[in-house]
Amino acid sequence: MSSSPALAEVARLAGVSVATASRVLSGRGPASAASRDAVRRAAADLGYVPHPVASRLARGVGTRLLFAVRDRRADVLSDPFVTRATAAMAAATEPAGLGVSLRHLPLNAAAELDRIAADRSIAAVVMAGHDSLDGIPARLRGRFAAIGADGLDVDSTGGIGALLRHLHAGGRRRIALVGGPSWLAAARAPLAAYTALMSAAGLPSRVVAGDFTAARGRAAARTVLRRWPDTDAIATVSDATAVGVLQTLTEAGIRVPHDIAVTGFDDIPVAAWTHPALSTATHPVELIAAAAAAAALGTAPRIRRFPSLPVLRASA
Amino acid sequence: MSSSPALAEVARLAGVSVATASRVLSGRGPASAASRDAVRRAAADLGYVPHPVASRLARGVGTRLLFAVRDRRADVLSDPFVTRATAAMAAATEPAGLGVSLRHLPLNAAAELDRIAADRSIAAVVMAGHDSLDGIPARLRGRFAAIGADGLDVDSTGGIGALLRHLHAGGRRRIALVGGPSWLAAARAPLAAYTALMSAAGLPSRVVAGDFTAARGRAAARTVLRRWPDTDAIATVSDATAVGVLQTLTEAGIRVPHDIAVTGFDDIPVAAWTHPALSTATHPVELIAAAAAAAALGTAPRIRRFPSLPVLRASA
DNA sequence: CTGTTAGCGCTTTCAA
DNA sequence: TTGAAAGCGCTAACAG
Repeated sequence: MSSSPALAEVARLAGVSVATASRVLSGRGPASAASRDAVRRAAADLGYVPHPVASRLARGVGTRLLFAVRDRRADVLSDPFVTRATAAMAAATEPAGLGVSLRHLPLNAAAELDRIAADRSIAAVVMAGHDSLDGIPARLRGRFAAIGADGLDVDSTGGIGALLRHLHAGGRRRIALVGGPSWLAAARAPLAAYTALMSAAGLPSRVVAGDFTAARGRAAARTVLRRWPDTDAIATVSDATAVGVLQTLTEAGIRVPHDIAVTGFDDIPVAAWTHPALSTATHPVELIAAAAAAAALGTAPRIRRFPSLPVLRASA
Repeated sequence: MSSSPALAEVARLAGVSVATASRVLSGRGPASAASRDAVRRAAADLGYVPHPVASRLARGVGTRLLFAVRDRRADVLSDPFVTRATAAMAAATEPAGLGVSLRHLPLNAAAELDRIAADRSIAAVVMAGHDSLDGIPARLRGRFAAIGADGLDVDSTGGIGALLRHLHAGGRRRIALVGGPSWLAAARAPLAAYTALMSAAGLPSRVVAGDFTAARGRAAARTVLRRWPDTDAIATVSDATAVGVLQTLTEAGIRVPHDIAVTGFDDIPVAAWTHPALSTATHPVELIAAAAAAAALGTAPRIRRFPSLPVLRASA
């Protein structure tokens, strides 16, 4: 009484076998219009709610989507991008009866990837911070997607390019870049865009490595000021990094954007609230996450590239 | 070959029945030291990885934890508190083979709660924004927890109290409060703390309703300035709201904290980056979320109260 | 303490 | 197009 009716009850009421009921309700396999109707009606009358767990066990496909974030630090799991993406996937996969699991992976995690591939409760894996897709276990083939690689990414070249051109148009000529971590292949694209644009404009390249954190941004800003004191703009590939840069500059009595312009990347909520408000590039993180989940689960085309559009506020 | 061995293989290699192997590996039920060893060894030799889905189907317990957020607006799912809590639960439940699903519930959602209770893939439900726990379907009994009610909450009375006392000690005497939404029972505690403290100090109460968003904070600040122009402090129950207040005050040329002090609540990352940096109360959101998940899943005591400690920065 | 026997609820050959 | 039957991998009485 208290638990909802099983497929068998629906089949009985509809006067068909469970096999037929299953075909109708799951939509795979043939079914006559007559039995289709009967089953649908019976299911509705009984208030039938399917049991995704039983279904997925029978099909051998796992009940959760794993979001595996590769990073040097374990606390990357509280990074705003990660939490937003996790929540977006948890909302996107909810209707399918799936859940999302979140896990940190160190830079070298071949063994853990093997364990993941062996875990039959995992339907698919979405990865972030991964680059060489060669190390992926064969058993994961066809059921993973990698954000920032694998054709599923933001047009960072375009976004950084637009920001740099904006700085140039504003008269900035000594533009430094705080890039991404060197171990991350996805960090190469913005860097390449920067060096290409700088050399095309006949300007010097001034690059410091970052890691998407505010702390690293503060350190990077100090490095820039020390090595190239005449810098008049600092571009970054992360809003958190840009916030760190802003803090260091402000503490040093440097006016932003008057003395040095600063740009971020991602447009996280905080970007609108810094002082001065951050000029950055906006990315549809929720859409990207949902697309990654769909791609990993095989319910959507794998290749998608998302726009990176500049949003100009006060800092540049 | 490619898929990992099942329990039957382990049992065979260990020379016991699957039942015994199950008892040993799942830890429920008796087992002699001898068979314990044999099974453990066999499992290790074979590289056995348990199949949580099969296990949970057999036990009839569902494979995902649903985080149901009640709010007037559907985009509450991208609220920083929600995304942080979701990610924390997704990380906390990962080792158990569970996933997290995220879902928005409108204020009046009795029917949806019934559907949720009927969904056998849902192991347990963690709710936020719910207050009257009376409307909870009986089938959910014993497998849900409510953040902000149900004894699982932050000591908001203590946190708000500490901030108000700090304002008072700093000489503020005309303190306004931007509270929580009136439909939320959990918003009553901070409000009660405020009115109690104000009347005890012989000060007037100045309350405006908020809703945890920055937009509402901006509007609330305008209301305060209009109704009580001599206000010298604005306390809030949300950092986002406080940011909105800060924006309005700054735009109006009012100096913070010189003319009006401002306090937030929650200590989200942005609190440290506003201008001036926000004095607020810090809450262990990740711990709270993990505790809620554990409570809902029945793996921990239900009643827990978390500290709300003031963190004083520049805004008050 | 252990093995046997039924399932959990759904899917999927295979014959008809 | 349909039904019977055999699982998916594990758990839980129930005897012994």
